[in-house]
Amino acid sequence: MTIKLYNSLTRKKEDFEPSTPGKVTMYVCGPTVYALSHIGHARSAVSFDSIQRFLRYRGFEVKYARNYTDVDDKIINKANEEGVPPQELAERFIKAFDDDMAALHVQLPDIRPKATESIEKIINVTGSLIKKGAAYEIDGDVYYSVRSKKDYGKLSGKNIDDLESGARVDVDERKKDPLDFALWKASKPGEPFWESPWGKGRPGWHIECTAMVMEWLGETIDIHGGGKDLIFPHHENEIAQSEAATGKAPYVKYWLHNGFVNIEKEKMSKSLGNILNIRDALVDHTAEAIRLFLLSSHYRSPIDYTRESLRDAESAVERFYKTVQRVSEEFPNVLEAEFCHSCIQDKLDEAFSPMEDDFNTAEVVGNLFKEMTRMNKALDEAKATGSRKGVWEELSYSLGIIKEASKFLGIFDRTPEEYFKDKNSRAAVPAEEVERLINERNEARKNKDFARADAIRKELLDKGILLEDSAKGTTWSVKTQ
RNA sequence: GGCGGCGUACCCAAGUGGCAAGGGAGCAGUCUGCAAAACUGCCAUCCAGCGGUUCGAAUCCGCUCGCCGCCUCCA
Repeated sequence: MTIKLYNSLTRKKEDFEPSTPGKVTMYVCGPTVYALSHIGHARSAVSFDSIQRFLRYRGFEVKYARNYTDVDDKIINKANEEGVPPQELAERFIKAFDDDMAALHVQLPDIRPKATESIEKIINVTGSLIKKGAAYEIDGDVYYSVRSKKDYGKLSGKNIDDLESGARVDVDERKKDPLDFALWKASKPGEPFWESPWGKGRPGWHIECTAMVMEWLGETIDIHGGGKDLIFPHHENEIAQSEAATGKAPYVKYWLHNGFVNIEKEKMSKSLGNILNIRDALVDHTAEAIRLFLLSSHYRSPIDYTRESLRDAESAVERFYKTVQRVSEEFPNVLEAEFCHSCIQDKLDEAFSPMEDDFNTAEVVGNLFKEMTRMNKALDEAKATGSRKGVWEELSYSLGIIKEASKFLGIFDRTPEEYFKDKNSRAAVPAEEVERLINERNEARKNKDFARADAIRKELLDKGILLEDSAKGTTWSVKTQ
């Protein structure tokens, strides 16, 4: 089956045919490292993580790069505020970003270039653009001339004249055209700088991605991803300067852009003060619930982060682990056995086919939940009839499908013990205290003092802890809220 | 103003020409000291509205209404 994907450049769904059959070069815009990463960064990272995982799952040899923008005005400003060197600040937030990504089970890209490590390439590309007449130098700044490229605007569907009538661009009299953008900026005193043919300076924003792509992946690549907001001006400019520099088009064969995460129907923004950092989200929710929430809608759609949506996701994750728990109690050897891959090839193809249609993770998730219902039904049936005939295979097949899907979705890949330990670590009451109260309550139950027993249960429930009695004893868990 | 997108049950969300996936909530049943949890079952003759194309449309086309994003170095 051919993979189809929506290409922002053509605004159409296209068959995916990498320029070298079987091999994929893929670049995704990473964070500017001057603050903690938020849930929007998580969405981009998780979306492209599942995409690159799926391409590998389908047998492509993938070379995947995601950069860190570690030199930028915002970094410099923040560093000055804190009185630390910009590079030190950047390194700190690179570490924080890596930690957040690891927590979300985002695989490490093959290559993680930093802008500051490609300065030489940036200078070379900038120089060649000047030589070709596509860029010009003024007082140590170098600008790209948008009028020099006749198809400027092809990604965002804009044309230069329309943009200028919008007139929201900085008016810099020195520039030939208000839309011309900086490739190289002369450094001001106290700013980090590198020596260049145009004096001491530092790179502009857009040029770094071009340089890193060329340095690590090649002059043209198969897939380039990022948030929707990057379409203009960032990716538009990247195309212009890259194609002008190499004379090769298209610079990127397939452009993929993920949608935004809103918070309670509002755009996340500094001014609204509703930025949700990844690590704050992880205080209340398991990484798996966050990941499921992100993968439960299509990567290009906007999604709304609310308390309810995360609670729903957490309940759904729990449904999976409860089902596995049930299987392990009633048919323990199913979990240990290796499932028969070839027996379920058809089922796998069917369950995963939505991924081939522009990476529709949401539909695959739906298919996995069908498997869970199937397993529970089989278990019920076995219990009711006393016959275990065929049940083992049924369970093994369903679990096999989920296990395979977890390879590219990055969810449902733990044991129930690991999941519940993770979830219960959020308890508001120390575990020893809970255990003590459970014992006290069981004493009361033994003495038929149900009033006392119920009072203890109520007390814990008010603190978000749920007690469940079963034949094997009383267990507790953090209530999903 | 220019460009792009969206509108599917109580909520979230797939489906883009052939009888409307899935999750959450709700209700019922099983279970239980009572519960809770879990599981099972039920839950849109209908896809913002109006026209059109078609044997057949939530899916294609046109118009209307409503919402959102980008055009500010915000993923």
